[in-house]
Amino acid sequence: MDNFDFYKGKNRVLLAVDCIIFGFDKSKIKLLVFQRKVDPEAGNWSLLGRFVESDESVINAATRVVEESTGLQDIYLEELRTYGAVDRDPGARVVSIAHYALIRIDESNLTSVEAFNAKWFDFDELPSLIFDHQQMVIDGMAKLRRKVRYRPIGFELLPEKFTIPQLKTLYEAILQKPLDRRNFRKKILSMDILEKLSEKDKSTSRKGAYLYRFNQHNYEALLKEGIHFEL
Amino acid sequence: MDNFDFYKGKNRVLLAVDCIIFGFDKSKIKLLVFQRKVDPEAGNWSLLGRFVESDESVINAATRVVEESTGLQDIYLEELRTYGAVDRDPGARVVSIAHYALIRIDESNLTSVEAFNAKWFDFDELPSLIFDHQQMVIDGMAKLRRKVRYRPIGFELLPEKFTIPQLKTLYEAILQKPLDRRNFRKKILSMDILEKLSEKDKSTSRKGAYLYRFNQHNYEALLKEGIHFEL
DNA sequence: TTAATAAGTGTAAAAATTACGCTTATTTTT
DNA sequence: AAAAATAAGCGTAATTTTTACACTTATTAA
Repeated sequence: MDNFDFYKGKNRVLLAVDCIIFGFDKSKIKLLVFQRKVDPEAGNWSLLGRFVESDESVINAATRVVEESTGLQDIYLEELRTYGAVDRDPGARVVSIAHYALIRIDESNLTSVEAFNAKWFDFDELPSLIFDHQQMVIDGMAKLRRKVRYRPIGFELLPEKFTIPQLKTLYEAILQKPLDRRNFRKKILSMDILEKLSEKDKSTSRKGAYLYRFNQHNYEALLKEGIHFEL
Repeated sequence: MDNFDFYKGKNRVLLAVDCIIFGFDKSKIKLLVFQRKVDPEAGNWSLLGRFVESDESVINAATRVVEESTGLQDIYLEELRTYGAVDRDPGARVVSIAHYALIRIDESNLTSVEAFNAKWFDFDELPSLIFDHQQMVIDGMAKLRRKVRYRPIGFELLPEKFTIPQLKTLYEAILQKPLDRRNFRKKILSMDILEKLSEKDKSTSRKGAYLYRFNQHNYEALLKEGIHFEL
């Protein structure tokens, strides 16, 4: 396996990926966690994870975790950071590379909930998690909170068609502060990355709110100009 | 070693850390790279790296790389990201967690240059590097460029005492664009994180420029107020 | 003594952000 | 059928931040 002498006898570790799977429902940020089936800590709440195989890249391993546990494909997924303390897992030396994913809950068939003993929790009502998973969640949320301000990733948490008030509610949930309705609209529309549809969503008001769609093409054009999304 | 059945028979990988070591000299961003001694790619330019041992944390491994190669301690060091493609290293399956370090070149005794065949290169005159190290450097620079705008990490590249024009030159080198002398000064001073000394540095002008020192204490007070460094 | 020059200070114009009031479309209630 | 209620949508004035740019100062070399 090692083709050169230099690598002979070097230490190897178990390398895992753990995924912080974010969702958004109505007005709350949610997290998908599951009940661990194996020891140590069998029965306790944990992030979804697995070991990295020898024939798969790290990002692929994470992708598979998300796909297998949600049944969804083409999910927004990004590396968070490495958790590499020696004793983080009492079972063995395991280094874990945490990733976070953003899911459209409504699209999600419930593969995960049934097959994996998984459950969506409100972000601020999470049960305590095993090992350093609590810290991963805190760090993941901090990253999301930061990144959402300079990259248009919030859309990944909404259905394909969404209203501006809905988008505002999402941002309020992530940033944990109220935003001005009128200024928010002005700002987001001024970027010209939303495509207005003729349909309205009437579920939250009598008047109804127009539906919009994120315009990836316009966004990329914007990036090329050097101008970029900033909320 | 594995205390639980679940871990038995799971795949293990060689886990490495590679360090992008940034420096700053006069008006240029520099990178410390070295000539690899072992196969594959012996003789070619490479980032400093090593394998993570079973009894050290990942961040510790990176710290040791930097300490051993520069002879310096208490260096600013941060994880960049994981490089985990299956074939990134032709010698074996090696997953590498890249880190970047910011060092004050002037303090550096030349341990590295002598003991490690290391050499400082201007950032834009780097030789080509082995494996995916080129990409690590690009990503590291992108991260530095972004982070330097919202965290006061630039100071790590300057001597303890520095002038405002010096600081401006550093920012210009990192951000790769000219900054207005007067506005830069105004902005940085308004944050109240620099301590003015009575000494002047006369090396670059007849008049001389006052020396300043970064005030960690004031910075932390600022963070607590929720206000934060933004350039 | 004077010329030269980087360092340092101030101020006006432009742009972005914030605060907030009024109108509109629609449904439910009277 | 009219009126009340309400989220959605639109505009504008006040404030703050950013940008652009001119002048003065301290010092050394000529």
